[in-house]
Amino acid sequence: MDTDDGFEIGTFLPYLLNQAGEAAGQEFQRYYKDRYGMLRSEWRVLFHLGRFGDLTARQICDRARLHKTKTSRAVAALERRRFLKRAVMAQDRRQEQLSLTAAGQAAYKDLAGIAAAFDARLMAQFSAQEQKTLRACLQRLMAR
Amino acid sequence: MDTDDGFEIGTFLPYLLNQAGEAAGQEFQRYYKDRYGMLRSEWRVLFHLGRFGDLTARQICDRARLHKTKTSRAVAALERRRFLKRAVMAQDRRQEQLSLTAAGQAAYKDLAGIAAAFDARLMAQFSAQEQKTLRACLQRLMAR
DNA sequence: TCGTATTGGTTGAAAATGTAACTAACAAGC
DNA sequence: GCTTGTTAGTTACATTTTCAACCAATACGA
Repeated sequence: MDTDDGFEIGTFLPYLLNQAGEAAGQEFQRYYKDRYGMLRSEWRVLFHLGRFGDLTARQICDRARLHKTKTSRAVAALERRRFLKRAVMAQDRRQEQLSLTAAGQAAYKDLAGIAAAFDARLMAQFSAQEQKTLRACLQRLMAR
Repeated sequence: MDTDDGFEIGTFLPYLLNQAGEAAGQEFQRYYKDRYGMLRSEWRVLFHLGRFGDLTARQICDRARLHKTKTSRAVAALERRRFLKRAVMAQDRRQEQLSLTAAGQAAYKDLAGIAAAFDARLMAQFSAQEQKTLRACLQRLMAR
């Protein structure tokens, strides 16, 4: 049929981004889900804490671009599994300093290694120039 | 803190893809959601039918990479809002030919126009070379 | 210092999603 | 014909997500 009105779905950027992201995400999810029974939001919280050290929930929301209810529930789940602990902050008792336990650190190290390998494998299909451009474009799109 | 173990979250491809996709998707969702109360899966079904003409649910699943339950529900919703109609196919009565009503066509035309403009606006921030590379990379990632 | 607004975070209910089980129609083998 | 397997699509139920309301601590202003 092809009602050609100049709109091509196969090149519509939000569609491409979602499909590509879903494909990559789905594949990687195998690791944190099967090994640790984590949700994506939990994995995100875990690796932000692992990578950047102790943070408050609010800081994680901002950095990981995660909604506060999602963060709250992810933190609760990780706490239940003894991957992190909370400490109320003296200077402002609304906030809590979140930090990984030894088990949390171990899970982070494990998953971060897998993630690095996975990333390398994904990127291997592109030339150095393509990789650079791809990352730069995606980062610019995120920044909006 | 920066426990530098070679894993850099800011460049992890699945993360970048998801964030960029979410940002772009969120922004565009305004149109189909606010104007027509559609979900993303409904918008996808609508535009596949608008762009490629009549299809069966299965064909939409394959082309739009949508799970069959999501498709089933999206079709039901679009039917309730009188955007599409079904016709059982004579040669195989399990299948139904889905086609847009006049109202469905109108919604598609409206949204397709907005989508094209949105896409152009998103892409305008990149050079021609970057655009080509970005699309090519995303398409290759989708193909996995 | 009292009232009001703001912020960090949690919770409950409603909406959406994923999974698996299901029905109905067809197809193939006997 | 009858049995078995497969495919198109729906439905029920559990899990997640979203949205709005909420609580408690702090900040601000009169």
